[in-house]
Formats: sequence, structure tokens, C-alpha cells
Amino acid sequence: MSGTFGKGCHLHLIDGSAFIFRAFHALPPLTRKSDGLPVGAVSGFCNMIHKYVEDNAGPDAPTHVAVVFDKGSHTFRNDLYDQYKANRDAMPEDLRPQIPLTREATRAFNIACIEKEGYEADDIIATLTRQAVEAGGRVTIISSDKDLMQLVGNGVEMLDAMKNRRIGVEEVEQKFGVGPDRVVDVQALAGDSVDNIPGAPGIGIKTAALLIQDYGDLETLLDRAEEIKQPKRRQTLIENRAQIELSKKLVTLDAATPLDFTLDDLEVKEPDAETLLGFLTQMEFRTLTKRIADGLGVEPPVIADTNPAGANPADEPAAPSTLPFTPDNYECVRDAAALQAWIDRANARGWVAVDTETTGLDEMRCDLVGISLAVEPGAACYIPLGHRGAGDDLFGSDALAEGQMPLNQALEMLKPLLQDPAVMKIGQNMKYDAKVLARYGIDIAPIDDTMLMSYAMNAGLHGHSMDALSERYLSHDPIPIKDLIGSGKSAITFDRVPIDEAVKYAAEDADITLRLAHLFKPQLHQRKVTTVYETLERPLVPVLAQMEMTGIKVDRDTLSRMSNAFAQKMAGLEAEIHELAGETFNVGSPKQLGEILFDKMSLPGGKKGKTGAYATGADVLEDLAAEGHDLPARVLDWRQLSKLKSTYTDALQDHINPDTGRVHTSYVITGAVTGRLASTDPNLQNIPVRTEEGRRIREAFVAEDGKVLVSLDYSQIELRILAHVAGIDALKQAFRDGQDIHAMTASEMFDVPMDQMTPEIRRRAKAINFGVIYGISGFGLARNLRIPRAEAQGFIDRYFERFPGIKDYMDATVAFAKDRGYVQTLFGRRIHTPEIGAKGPQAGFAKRAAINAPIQGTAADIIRRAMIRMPDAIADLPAKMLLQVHDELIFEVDKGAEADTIKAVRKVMERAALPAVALDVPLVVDAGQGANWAEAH
DNA sequence: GTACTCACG
DNA sequence: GACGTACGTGAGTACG
Repeated sequence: MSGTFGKGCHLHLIDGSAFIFRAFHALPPLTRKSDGLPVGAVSGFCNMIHKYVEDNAGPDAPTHVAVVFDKGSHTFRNDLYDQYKANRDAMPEDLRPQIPLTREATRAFNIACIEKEGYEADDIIATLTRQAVEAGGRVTIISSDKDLMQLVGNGVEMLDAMKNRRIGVEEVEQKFGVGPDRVVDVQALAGDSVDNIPGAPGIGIKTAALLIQDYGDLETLLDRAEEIKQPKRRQTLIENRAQIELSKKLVTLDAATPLDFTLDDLEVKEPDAETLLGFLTQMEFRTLTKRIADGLGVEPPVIADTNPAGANPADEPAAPSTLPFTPDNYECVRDAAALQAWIDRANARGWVAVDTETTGLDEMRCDLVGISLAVEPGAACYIPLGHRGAGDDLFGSDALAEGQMPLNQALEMLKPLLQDPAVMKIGQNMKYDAKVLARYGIDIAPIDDTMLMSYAMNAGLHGHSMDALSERYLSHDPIPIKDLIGSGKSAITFDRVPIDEAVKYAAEDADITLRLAHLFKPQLHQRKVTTVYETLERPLVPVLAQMEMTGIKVDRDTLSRMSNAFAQKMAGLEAEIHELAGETFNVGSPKQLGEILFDKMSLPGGKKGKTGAYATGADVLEDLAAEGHDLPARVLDWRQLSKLKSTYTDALQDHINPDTGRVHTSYVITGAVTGRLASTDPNLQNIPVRTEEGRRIREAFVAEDGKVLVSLDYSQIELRILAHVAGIDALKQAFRDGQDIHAMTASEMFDVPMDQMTPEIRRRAKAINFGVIYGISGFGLARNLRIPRAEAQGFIDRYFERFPGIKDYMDATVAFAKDRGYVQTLFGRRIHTPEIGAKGPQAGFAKRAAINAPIQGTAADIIRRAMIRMPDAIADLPAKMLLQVHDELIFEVDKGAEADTIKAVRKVMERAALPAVALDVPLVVDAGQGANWAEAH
């Protein structure tokens, strides 16, 4: 069979990249026992190659074979179209180090391994296929990628190795409605959301196939587009001609890739037993090594069990280490030699748990006091770096305590480890440590985070603090920080804690974190939240860290002036209120106010809550004010001002960082069960906007000189998601047509033509639309609209009658929650609903929460995806992402770059669901800009 | 520490 | 039939 490739020869081409991704996503994360190197994808890849070899040993065996891989992210298609494959998620951290190993595996099997920088595997496959056909041979392409189907026919067929299905001309015609030679025409029209091929808007494969069947080919179709009968279709083709032609160039494979070998070099060769078994042994694939050794008729090599029991997360899932915690065994690292030993251990392992100790909770202001490391359960150390003297003199000593390495020396030694792409850094709430370390010039990566793993698996079931996780999963109560620093006013900072006490506490934290990671990591896959963790949680950490460190400029003088104005107004109102009451009292005390209103003045409607106090909420006071009572009306005004002053104009000033002049909020990734972020210290997600007076607070949020603030927000994202998940055609169509959705709902419900819509009717429909998202109830709607309950219930009945799909969706969601104990978003995020089976009033709460969670959560997932892609999207622009407010992102941009920034950001936001989810409704993003947040919003 | 109130999406 | 409800948050103040 040796010699020239020609007639009678049969070439097999394996789409290697597809094999890898399949192996990675289909298999649990396996790590090499001796050092923890992730090898799950390599293992799966080897199994697939082995199975392929065995399956193809028969009479129709290939004479020539090659595995072809993609290489490099930039190809000629990116030059044609900068958005090509722009929706692709970044390669998962655990997969990256496995890529070179798959090449090695291919060569170990003695199969030609082909890749070429800047070329996609598909183009190389096309080129080799052309050469083989021209030489008179046959070709089988082992892949199920539809982009390769254009090559089928003429002695070329495809094989879907997973389904063991052959794909010939007939199968291609089934899929595309045209023969292989016209596949590119159909693809050019239909586009592709996965590769981000634009195509013709509104035309899918079905329509595209019809058009090509009618007109023969794409060029003829475009030239004769005027003849198309359907007006919308005709217009689309005429208007998007350039885009369609571009799409065709993108989907057409290049069969002229320059290659520095010939088909003859691809001849099938027997594997060399020593090489292949050597590789498999090195990877520590026990089962496969034995199987292949048996097949080759040689003795299987022995793979030593080099790992202590319990330290491998992959082989022994869900079994927490039973090793007891022994704080006395933790090491205090005091010199370079000791530190180097720990760095070596971390490098050898491939992972290390890291925890930083600091003087405070504000990552932007606190100082680093020490770092702890753990490399296996029970094996942890603490490196004290900034502990001060014992402080036994009255003023506390500021001198560094004895027996500590110089901070700079320790950080210089640790930096390569903490930045090494081959060593996984494990932490609990890594965003905190990443921010602290960033201020010392260390960009920690890659990271795993036990808090985020717990959140991905158990949102809604319990909290995710280290204390809670340790107690629940390790049956161990960590040393409380209070024992070291005290609490309240007398609390000391960590740098004042004696080093030997700090060692026990800090090293234990790293130990716990490592044990939790070993427990959680394999569970992610079992619980089917690996993708959630890897695409929605972990990549958010560096993005949020950067946003928080950037902060937003807040003008102290503006706040201060407003504060004074509010104080004056409040004083005036307070005097009036006391006058009306006939006595002085604390207006800010609901208890005293209730007594004044309902006991002394005997106003109607005094209702006491469970604590025996009168309710004096805004709704109660508004009702009284509406009846003409002045005092409650004044109290409402006073309360608004009081809120604005204390929470915003005063408190915000205290949060201005003296070094940066900016406010640096902190986002809690696990702050809301639905996937939303929470903002704290200060909360910048509840800055007033609904009243004119409150909105002026936003004027204090300003851009630096020469810059502007730009704000982009999703329009009606939750209603759009509802329309999609509940499958309501009328709503979907309304969104596609860009209609006023509340007016449209009103028109449907109250039988009012759109051109006769009144604001009042629209307002009611709007309230109903919001109610639906929240899990509507007659009582809630009645209270919101201030109408009788029966009337509100009538609206709801009418709504469900008109949109029966909504009711079905709600019932199905509640049933799902009851059955499974959780609900999920379109992206697979799970929100647990432990109360769903409860009896009594909680049942109602739980049901509504279950209905709301997938909608709110999907919206949260979408903006997370946009944020994760944002740094790359705006990398070349003078723009920084500053804030997120659930459906809004705020940027600071150099003057002159506003338009470009809005364009780039809007594109990312509008496409954020792709390619994972193709929504039936468009996502629409509104944009604004200005010198301050009030103008930009 | 808990309850109440109110700011946001 | 009664119960008590819009979903998700953070923070300031009063009060025990």
C-alpha cells in the first residue's frame, strides 16, 4: 500500500478540535493523580481515537489518515469580517493546558497531526479533500460539522462518529434542502449564530433552500431579487446584498491552503507500542493503558499510585477528607528557604489554595498583613508579612514584629506562582484577594473559587460563606475571627494579632478552602452546573475586580450643597409637623408617629403590626394625605428628604476614597439567589431616579475632565424573556415589530384600538405586565393600582384568558419546582426553591419566587455574559466599564469616543445571549451620555 | 440584633 | 374557607 496516493486509496480526515470539545464537555473533570493536571479532555480524546482505530480496522480500512486541528484565533475570515466567531466564549481555563497534550496524543497513536497557524481545520480538510479527489481517491471526513457538508459528494462522505451515522449527498440534501454544491448558498442566506455569520435577517435554512431551489444559485437569486413575490423577502435580499455576499465568503471553505506535506505523508502507520504506552502511562490513564496494551499483546506498564488517599477530587468525589484539623501542624513561614519549599510543592501539585489577611475589609484601602497557602488537606502554612509589635506600650508599637520575611521579597517569590497559567489558585471569594494582590502588582490567575462553586450548585439552599460551608460540608467550625481581633469598638486590626495565633487562623482558612474545592469541583459536573460556573461565575471575578478598582468619580461639593439644602427643608417641615401635632416628637420614629396619628389625632386606618406598633409606611400615609390630612403629607415629604440626606448625600461622601477621589463599590456575586449582583459599601444600585429631587443625586456622579459618562440599558428585558420562555406569539411579534408593549397589552385586554389608547389604560396594563413577572396575585395588583381586589382579579383573569400561554408557563414552572426542588434559567443556572412544598402563606411566596426566578435570573445571566465579553470588546477604545445596575452598564469614555463606544457596547449587549441561546425576540439596548449620571441615564 | 422604612431594577 | 401576598436587593434609623 506504500507509494503514491491515487485510485483505490481512502483518506480519513478527523476533525480533532471537535473531538476535544466533545470530550471536554461530555466528561467529568478528571485530573492526573500525581499532580492534579486537568486531563479529562485528553482522556476522552484518546478514548475516541482508540475507538476510531478499532472501528476502522475492517476491509474498508483507510489507507491514509490525519487528525486536523484549528490553530490561532485569527484567520482570513476575521480580516473579511471582524465579528466572525465574535460570540465565542473564551476557552475554559481547565481545557487550555490540555490542548498541546492532544497533539502529543495524536502523534503517540502514530497518526499524522496537522495544524497551521492562522488556518481553521475546516480549510485544511477542504484542501486535503480536494487533493485526494483529484488524485482519484476516496475521502471520509470524521465530523458532524455542518460547515464541512459542502465537501460531500464525488467520493467524499462524512461520518458522525458519535451517532455512527454516515453523511452522504442524501443526508446533506435532507439538512439543507439543496445538494452539497449549493450548501454555501443556503448558509450565506441563513447565516449562523454560532459562528456569527450575519446572513439575511429573517431568513432561515427552510426559506433559503426554497429560494435557491427556485433560482438555481445565490448569484442568480441576488441578480433577480426584484422578481421575488413576497415583499418583505424581496426587500431583505435587496437591502442586505453585501452582507449576504460577505456571508458566502465566510462560509465557503478555502481548498487552497498552502501545506508543506503531501498526501503520501499521511499513510496509515501502526502505532509504536512503547511510544503510545509511554504517553498513556505518563497521563496516568490506567484503564486505557491496560486495554491498549492488551490489544497490542504486550504487558501493561504499572502506573504508580503517587498520591495520598483522599487528595484526588476526580476519583473520589463527594467524600470529604476525614483528616482532622490540627492547627498546631500548620507551618509559619519566616524565611525564603521555607517559602521556596511551599512554592515548589504548589508547582508540583499544579494547584494551591491562597488566602490573604489584611488590616480591613475595604480592599482599596487595607494593607496586606500575611498570606496563607495550602497544597493538600492538612498541609498549610501562613506567611506573616506585616504584623506589628505586640502593642504593649500604650500607643501600640508601629514597628514590624520579629521573624517576618520582607514583604517585597515574599511577593517577588510568590508572583510567578500566583500568575502561572499552569497552577490553579483556589480561594474563597477570590475577588477580594485578587483586588488586594492587584494593588501589590500581582495579577492572580487562573483562579477557582469555592464560594462561587457553592453558589452555582446550591443557590437558594444555604449561604456560601466559608464558615457556613466548612460547618456544613467539613463538619468543622473554623476559628472565629472575633477570637483574634475582638468585635465592636474595641476590635483591633489583623496586623496587631500575635503571629502564632494568626498562623492557626489563617492557615486553617487556606486548608478549609482547599478541602472544599476538592469536594466541590467534581460535584459541579454531577450537578450539571460546570458551564454555569465556568461561563457565568468564574470569569466575572476579574471583570468585577477591575470595575470596582476603577470606581466612579463623585463630586463631594455637589453632595455637600444638597445635604445642606435638605437639612434646611427638613427643619422647616419638622416645625410644621410639630405645629400640626400640637407637640414635639421624633418624626423619624415610626412608633411615636403612629401614636400621634392614630391615638392622639384619632385618624382612621390605624392598624397595628405583629409587634403592636402602628404601621406608618408610605402607603398608609398616602391614603391619609389623600383624605386631606396635612400632617401625614408633611411627614412623607420629610421622610423623602431624610432618606436622601442620610443614605445618599451624607453617606456617599464618606465613601469617597481619599486617594482616588472616587467611590469604589463592591459587588457581591452571590448576593442574590437569582444571579443578580448585589452592590455594597456603598450600594450604587439604588441611587434615586424616580423622583425629580432624588434624581439630582445622580448629578454628583460625574466623568473626569475630558471624559463623559455613557449609560446603556436593556429595554424591557424581563418581558422579552417572558415572551420567549412562555412562547407567547403575540408578545414576541410585538417585540419584533418594536411596538409599545404596554399599550399593546392594554389594547388586547381592554379592546381599545392602539390609536385610541389613553395613559390610564396603558398604566394599568403596565402594572399587569410587571405583576406577571412577579407571579401576579389579585391582592398585589389591587394594592399597586389602588383598585378593589375583585376588579384586579378580573383583570388577571382576562389577561390569562387572552394569553393562556402565560398561565401554562406559570403552572409548569411551579410543577417543575415541586418536582425537582429548583427552577432554572435559559443558561442552566439553578435556583433552589426549598419552600415550594410548604403549607400556609409561605407557599404563595415560594410559588411567586419560583415563577420570577427563571425570568430575573435569565436577564441576570445575559448581562453577566455581556460584562464578561466587554473587556475585549472595548480594549481598543478609551473607555472603562464602571457600574452595573441589573439591566444597565455605565462607562466612562474619552470625549469623542462616545459613538464608537456605544456602538461596540450595544453590539455585545444585544448579542449577549448568543450562541448559547437564540431568543425568539430581539434584545434592544438604549443608550445615553452626559457629563454626569443624571444626563447619561 | 430586629423591625421598619424606602431607595433601586 | 382562611390566610396574607406582588419578585429581587442594601442601608439607615429607632428601639429594646
